[in-house]
Formats: sequence, C-alpha cells, structure tokens
Amino acid sequence: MTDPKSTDARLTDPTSQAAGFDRMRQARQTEIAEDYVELIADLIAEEGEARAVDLAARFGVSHATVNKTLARLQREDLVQTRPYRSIFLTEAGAAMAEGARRRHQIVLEFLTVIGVPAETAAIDAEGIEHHVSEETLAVFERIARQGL
Amino acid sequence: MTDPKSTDARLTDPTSQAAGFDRMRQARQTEIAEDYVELIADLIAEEGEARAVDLAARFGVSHATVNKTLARLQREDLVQTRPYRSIFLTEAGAAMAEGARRRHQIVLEFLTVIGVPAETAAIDAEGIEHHVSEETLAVFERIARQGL
DNA sequence: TGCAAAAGTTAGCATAGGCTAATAAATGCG
DNA sequence: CGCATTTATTAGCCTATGCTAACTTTTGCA
Ligand SMILES: [Mn+2]
Ligand SMILES: [Mn+2]
Ligand SMILES: [Mn+2]
Ligand SMILES: [Mn+2]
Repeated sequence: MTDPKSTDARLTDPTSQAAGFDRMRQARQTEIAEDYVELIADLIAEEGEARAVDLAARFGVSHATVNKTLARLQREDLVQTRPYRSIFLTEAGAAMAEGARRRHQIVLEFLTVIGVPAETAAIDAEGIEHHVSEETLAVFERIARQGL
Repeated sequence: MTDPKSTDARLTDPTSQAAGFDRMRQARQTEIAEDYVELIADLIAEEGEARAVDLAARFGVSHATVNKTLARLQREDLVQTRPYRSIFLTEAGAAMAEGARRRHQIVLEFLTVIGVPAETAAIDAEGIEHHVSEETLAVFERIARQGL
C-alpha cells in the first residue's frame, strides 16, 4: 500500500462534492418532464397535435409507458389530457417547453460549431442539455455565435 | 390554428430521434454505477479505503441508500463487499472507474478552458460526463489541450 | 476493559419509469 | 354502415433509487 498522503489530490471536500451529485439527482427528476413537454410542443407546432402514439414512437418506449408518464405530468400541471383526445400543454408546461427548446438548441449548435458531427451532436445534446447550468449555457451560446 | 406545414422544421424523423433518447436512458442506467466506482477508486487512492459512510457524505444520500446501491453493484460484479469491512472494486469495477475518471477529467478541463468558472464547471461536469460520446469527448480533449 | 459512539445492516415504505397483456374506444375505409 | 385497424386505458409486474426507523456490530477511548 502506498502512503495515502502522497497521492495527487483528486478529492474535493465532501460538502461541495455533494453539490454536483445533488444537481445530478435534480436533473434526473426533471429531464423526462423536459423532453416530454419539448416534444409535445414540437409535435403541436409541426403536426397540429400531439398524440401518445407519436410520443411513444419518438421516445422509443411503449405507449403504456407514455400514458403513465403523461398522468404524472398532468398531476404536476404540465400537461392537460382528456381520454381519447390529443395532448395539450398547460401554461407551466409551455414555459418549461420553451426553456427546454432554447437550451437544447444552444447545446446542439455549440457542439456542432466546435466540430462534433451532426448526428453525434444530436444524440449527445439530448442528454447534455439537462445538465448545463445557465452559466455554462451562456459560455456555450457565446461560442456558438462567435464560432470556436 | 396555423397551418401545420408552414412551421419551421424542428423535428427529425422518429427513428433517429429515438436514438438520442435511447442513449439517455442507457446513461440513466449507468451514471450512478460510474459515480460510485469512480468515487470508491478515489477514496481508496487518497484515504486508503472506502467506507459506506464516506460515500454517503460525498453523495449526499443516506447510508442505507448507499448500502442498497452497493448490493446492486456487487450483483453486477463491480464491487466486492463483506459485512462490516471496507469496499473494494473488482477488475471490472476498476476498469469502469478508470474510464469514468478519464471522461470526468476531460469534461472538467474542457469546461474550464472555454471559460466556465471552476465551481460551476465542477458541478456541471458531474452530470455532463455521462452523456458525452467518445466522438464528442475527442473534440473536448483537443480543445482542452490546445486551448479554446 | 467496558461501554458509548460510530458504522453497517435490514425491513418497510414511496415514487418513477420500464414492460406485457387485456380491454375499450375511436377512426376510417370497403 | 359495419367491421378492422389504430389508438388509448388500465392492471399487474419488475427494477432502481430514495427515505426513516430499528437493530447489530465494531471501534476507540476514559
Ligand atoms: Mn433531452
Ligand atoms: Mn431536448
Ligand atoms: Mn457524475
Ligand atoms: Mn464523475
């Protein structure tokens, strides 16, 4: 065993390290909601309405799963559904969708500008977008505009 | 209602869009495992051993939660635990830790180099690291080395 | 050395997000 | 128009991740 004190300091203090993990757990809680409202907004804008079957196809999950998640989002006042009718966003849902769309767009453009191939950028942006603070997003946005 | 056809095309085809969401769901499944093995490796390197109580403090969750997650990681042959003894990584766990550490490091340096303040970079890197493909990581690494 | 504090374990509970399968409603076409 | 296809709902099951509370084991110090 090597002397514990002689290794290079990789660990920060426990409390501030916990901040990063805390943010990650928060993101886990909101990322699915964000993707749902964003996709619902896009479907309404482009197709005229959002149906569970389209969400299922685009998310790549079963329609039963979509249904259950929509029930949760309705409980949280993000969407409004009625049996056998198409899906609508509440004001809160529309606001969240707008924020998600903006973040998604900036992350995607940023990745593309720094040289990530389009298809990879699209895939990675889908995950990264939920973990970018406003501060980091501002840096991304500046680079996306000005070029690398 | 506006004409659906007249809006700007924001949607890609359902199948390729599903790829991004699929990657995100995979990341959800592995991100906690990655953070655990990475932190266990760091604790062993710096403190000489990893104990559940330290993991709990650093992750900011209860020690009971840590215990349950460790049981899962043991089932998946990533860690080796014995009652009331400290925690060890298996070969597979050590390999995963090494990969996670590398990705984490590159993402953190990248964010710092492009101008994100250190504390924010540390927090955001904790989440972003799990959603960056090797292709994107290569771009990050080049920029982290060469400067912006 | 004995005992209190620290650490670990276990049980029980909750929520979220997956699935399949069975059922029901709506739609649309021959 | 009626019936087949499409779409939606619901139930039941599973795993993962969180919690608190009760209990046990270890450890370290007075
Ligand atoms: Mn996303
Ligand atoms: Mn998105
Ligand atoms: Mn992480
Ligand atoms: Mn990490």
